[in-house]
Amino acid sequence: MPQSPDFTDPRPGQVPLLMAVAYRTMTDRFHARLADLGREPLRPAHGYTFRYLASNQQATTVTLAAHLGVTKQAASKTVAELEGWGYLERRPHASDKRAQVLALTPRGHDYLKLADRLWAEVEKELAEVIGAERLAALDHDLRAYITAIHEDQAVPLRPVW
Amino acid sequence: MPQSPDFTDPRPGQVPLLMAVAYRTMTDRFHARLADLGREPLRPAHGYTFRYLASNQQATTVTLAAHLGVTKQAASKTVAELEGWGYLERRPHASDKRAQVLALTPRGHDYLKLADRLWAEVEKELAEVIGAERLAALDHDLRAYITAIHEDQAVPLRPVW
DNA sequence: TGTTATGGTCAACCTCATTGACTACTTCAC
DNA sequence: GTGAAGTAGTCAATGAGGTTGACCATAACA
Repeated sequence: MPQSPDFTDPRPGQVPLLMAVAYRTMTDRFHARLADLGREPLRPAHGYTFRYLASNQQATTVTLAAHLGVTKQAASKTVAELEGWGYLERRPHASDKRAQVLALTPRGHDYLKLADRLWAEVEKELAEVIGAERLAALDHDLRAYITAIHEDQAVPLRPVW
Repeated sequence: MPQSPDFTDPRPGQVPLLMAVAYRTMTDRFHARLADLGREPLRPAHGYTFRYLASNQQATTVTLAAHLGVTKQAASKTVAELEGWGYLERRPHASDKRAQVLALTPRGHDYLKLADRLWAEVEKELAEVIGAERLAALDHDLRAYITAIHEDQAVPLRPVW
């Protein structure tokens, strides 16, 4: 049974740790909800793939790899996996015979809608603890920090561990 | 080059993603500082190990494993690695001939002090963007959420990906 | 029209975790 | 006491999820 970090420690520099723990807590809540519904345990990387494909009609394995911040080989494995599970399909590219356009299947779109709902529920739990105003402030502050540090640049999507 | 998630998306449920990206951003800043100082690229798990040993004079591999939320085999590898780098040492346990008490070396204590300083610097960058008041609110809110969800229970230390 | 760049795949490997089996020692019930 | 069950730690095999490198087919360009 894992023990807790010392949350009464007044040392500065605790916020990064708190953020990691809070994020892990939220993903656990999300996956618990998925499991309650009897769904496969798809991970955040899958969700980001779905979201990218939904908002990008011309997605290919290479552009997905860039979006996820992994190599095209790694992205290719993810694509093959999700295709095998029926969440996405590959279509021939209109003008480039090498390329394949990636598209969500109806099942993929359904999953995305479900995921949106579940994440919103998890966020709501947070709002119930800290209040809606503080949640809005949190949303605003995190965006401000991320854009301030990265400016116009690309943002890595995955935590480093 | 990874692309950014759409930070203008008003959909609810974005806070978990923002948290993941913010945490990743902060760890990147931390590691950049470490690299500037020419230090080995120790990962968060190493830092949590140091912190645990510093606050726990009777730590063993098994209790460390519980703290980190991994198997004892995984903890054992981490211990061997950190011992090889001279950050910690194993001492015989006073009353249990099977067990080894883990303790930081002076080099380990030095690293911990350095890490504290660097994390505080990273946190300060966040404070410079959102202000000291908002940082304090963030600290407070994250703690409130974590303790509300986990109550007295153990908290998993690592993000799931 | 040849040279260079790009989309995608295959294969080998690395890191960091896992499960399972095992030894040595400890603890507990009787 | 002593035998049974539990615990600290290690070794070995395996798996998930990434990497690098080599390669083919097609595109883009000088």
